[in-house]
Amino acid sequence: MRPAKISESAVRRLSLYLRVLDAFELAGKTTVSSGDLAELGGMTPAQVRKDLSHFGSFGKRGLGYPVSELRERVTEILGLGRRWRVGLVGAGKLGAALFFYDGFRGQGFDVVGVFDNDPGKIGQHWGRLVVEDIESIDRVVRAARIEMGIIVTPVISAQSVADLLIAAGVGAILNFAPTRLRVPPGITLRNVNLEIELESLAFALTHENGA
Amino acid sequence: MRPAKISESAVRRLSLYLRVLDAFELAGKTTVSSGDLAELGGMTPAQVRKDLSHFGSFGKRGLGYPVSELRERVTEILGLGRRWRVGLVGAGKLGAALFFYDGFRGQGFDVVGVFDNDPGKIGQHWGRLVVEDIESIDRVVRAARIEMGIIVTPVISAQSVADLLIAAGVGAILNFAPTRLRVPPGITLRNVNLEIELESLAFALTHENGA
DNA sequence: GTTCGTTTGTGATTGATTTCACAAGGAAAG
DNA sequence: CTTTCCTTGTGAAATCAATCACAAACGAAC
Repeated sequence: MRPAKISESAVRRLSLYLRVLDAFELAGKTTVSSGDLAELGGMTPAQVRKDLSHFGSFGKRGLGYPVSELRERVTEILGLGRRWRVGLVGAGKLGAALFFYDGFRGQGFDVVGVFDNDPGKIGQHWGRLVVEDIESIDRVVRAARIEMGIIVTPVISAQSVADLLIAAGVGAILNFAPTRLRVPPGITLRNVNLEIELESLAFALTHENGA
Repeated sequence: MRPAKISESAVRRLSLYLRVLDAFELAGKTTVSSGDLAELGGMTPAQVRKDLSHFGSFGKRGLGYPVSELRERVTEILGLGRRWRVGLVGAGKLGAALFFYDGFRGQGFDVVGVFDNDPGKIGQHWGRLVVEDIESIDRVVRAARIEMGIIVTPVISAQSVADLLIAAGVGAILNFAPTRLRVPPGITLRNVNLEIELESLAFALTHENGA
């Protein structure tokens, strides 16, 4: 039930299954086969079954998986059976876009702290929150029991912000700054690097056909 | 020189090498070893050498790689020796954040078309551009010879926008809508799904220690 | 010009992930 | 109750990616 080691990509597929299951539940289906899940999720039936089998056996042979129950189980596995408190560092345009995006709240993530080091931004009201000074990260993260950090600062500040968040007890960081952050063992780091994404498109277009 | 098949992850590492090389060039170094690149890029020396060897042999044994020349070669390999014309669909907060982000221009990507279907947004001036109706995608993409699309629309519109872009000749799409797009063979698709990133953090925090 | 220390390039190896293929389980029909 | 038709769960096999380890190449020193 608590498996040895699940690959990063398998975990990401679980998130996809969850969305497909939502769609099936909305459509009123009560059971789905691994083939159904694979079809809409864009992978193979065998992979769906293998992924799910790491966490137990939820399906009935000959019939498939019960939509509602599987959705609950995957939600639980992903750690989405509760709400998460998130701190957002960087109150620029991208920070604002993320803050006001509803999708996070819908999935259980509440941004309960916003930070910047620009005196022009500190003190601004964002929804019910006030933008705090980066200097206050330690205090606010502890007071609000913030568990995850999102870094949307320029490259130059990213590492020091990460250090501050970690010192204050944050255990996981989502980094949008296009730089490699160093974090101690035990801290989970994921990077979203938009430049790399575009560059990978450029590579694909350049090499797809002798062009 | 034109290798058979390069893994997606190897291409992404090339982007990282490019950034590390920039840093070394700025610092005035003329040569770097695979060890140096690995140190700052966060991978192993062997991997650096293997990645680079797919495209030729750029280094000198006993000495390392010439920074400036290697930077040029990697730039060329990634297809960044030219500028790319990009269309941005979705003029919401996230679209605006991406549009006004300087990093893309710096890497050779010019957003030369912005689209939305909200009458309140169509006609707005963004920098030198005017936000166009989604209905005009076909005309504008052809006229401006747009090569890549970035989709930052709600889920509901994402697939139809992708279809429009592809029909107009776009060969690569970067999709931010949290849904799976279907694209024909030959079209390159990359997804950035922020919900999945957060969920993978939640999974990590939930499973890291019996907590 | 020989030796020494360094670093590349790469075949071989190991490791991880995906796919295959099939036995076993279950529902349904007669 | 037996047969038929599906679909799961999972070892085995195949594919793909990362790491190892070492011969070959080069510069520097003397």
